Amino acid sequence: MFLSNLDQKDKMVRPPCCDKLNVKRGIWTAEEDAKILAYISKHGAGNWTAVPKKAGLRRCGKSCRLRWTNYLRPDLKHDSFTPQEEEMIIRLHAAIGSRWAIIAQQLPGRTDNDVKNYWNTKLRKKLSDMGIDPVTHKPFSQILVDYGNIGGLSKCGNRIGSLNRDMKNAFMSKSQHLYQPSPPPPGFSNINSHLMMTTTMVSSQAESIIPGGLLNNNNNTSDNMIMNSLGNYSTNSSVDLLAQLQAIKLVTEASNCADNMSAPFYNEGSLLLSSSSSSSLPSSSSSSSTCSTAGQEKSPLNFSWQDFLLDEDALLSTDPQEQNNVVEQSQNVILLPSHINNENNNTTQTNNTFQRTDYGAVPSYEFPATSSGASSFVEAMIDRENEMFLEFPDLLEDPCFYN
DNA sequence: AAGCTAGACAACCGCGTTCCG
DNA sequence: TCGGAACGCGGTTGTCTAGCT
Repeated sequence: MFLSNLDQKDKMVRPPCCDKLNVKRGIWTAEEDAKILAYISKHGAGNWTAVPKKAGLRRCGKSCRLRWTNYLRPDLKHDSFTPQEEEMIIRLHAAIGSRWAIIAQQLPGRTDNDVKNYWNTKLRKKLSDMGIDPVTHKPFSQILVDYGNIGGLSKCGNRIGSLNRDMKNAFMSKSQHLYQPSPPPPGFSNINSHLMMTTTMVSSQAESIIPGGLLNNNNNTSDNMIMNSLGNYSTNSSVDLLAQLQAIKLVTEASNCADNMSAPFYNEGSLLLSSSSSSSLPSSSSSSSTCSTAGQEKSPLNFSWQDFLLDEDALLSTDPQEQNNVVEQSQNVILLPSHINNENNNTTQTNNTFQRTDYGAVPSYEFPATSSGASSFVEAMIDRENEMFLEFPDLLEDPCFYN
């Protein structure tokens, strides 16, 4: 008697809690649901390895946890996503990528699995149909321009794969929408051009925040170098945390602005993550005062990718004098230099239903330096993070960052 | 009616992180 | 400090169903 492939795999890779051959798999029955509900209502959630045995289930503990968190939890919504949720997902995805757990935490009653499935089945296609690459959140035509500027595809990593697929879909299905979302595609109502702009704007802004996205749309090789050198920042450094917080702030802020203003938040160029008097991040509770533009608030401590590049290049330098200069410069550089404006950004069509010229004018992100005058970039980052947690103490309680 | 296909969503898997003895 | 267990997350697969041919 041969074991099926599944059973063989089970024996080899299943964790200790699930390595029993008689563990049941597949769709849960109402009876099983009732058992797990009864158990959790009595004992509470937790210690999942013990749950199956105590609840009388022939299931893996991991499977029980998944069933509870994704389906049985009483606080879950089971109705379809609202347009507001949809827009929030798109914005957050543009800002932080496929961090489904974080995105789901911004949507009460939704799980990461819900959001992920909804994205994969609905939103990806919608964006593609609108001529937007759902990974980079940039119009395909813009990406083509970018690739031309970059002069190759090698730096684009795995995004190119989805680009190929999604761009193909877009071309095949609704090529007429490419970059010209008028009339709106099916399924998108009057928020479409707003959304389309939103997704590209947030994307471009977020890429200023989170190095590691598709290279920005400029042909500045120095920028390319810095983007490459920082490409892994988003994985495990404090930049990641800070950047995500800022990105979420940005998106939340954008939502507030969009809700409160008749004009979209990207009105007149760029939305800034600007510093109000003492804080580097706008308070989401005071959206009207924080939806500022470059012309309204200008920090004296601006910097750009180029500024940062100088630092990084010099840090790599073997010249001690140059390195000293870098240390001096870095005292004011915390993060996230602005998008470099580039005339290439302005090469986009001028007859679009929405004006792309402001896209090229985007992102002059400005972040103030820390007050502590840290002597290195890393120290500055840590100081900045500490300051931010002082400003937003509730973040320390947020399980999505410290779970 | 049968077969095929695509969409929706539930569930699983592998891996990294955290917890705890 | 270390190692194993537990947990959490993102990617992927499996299953069901509706619509079409």
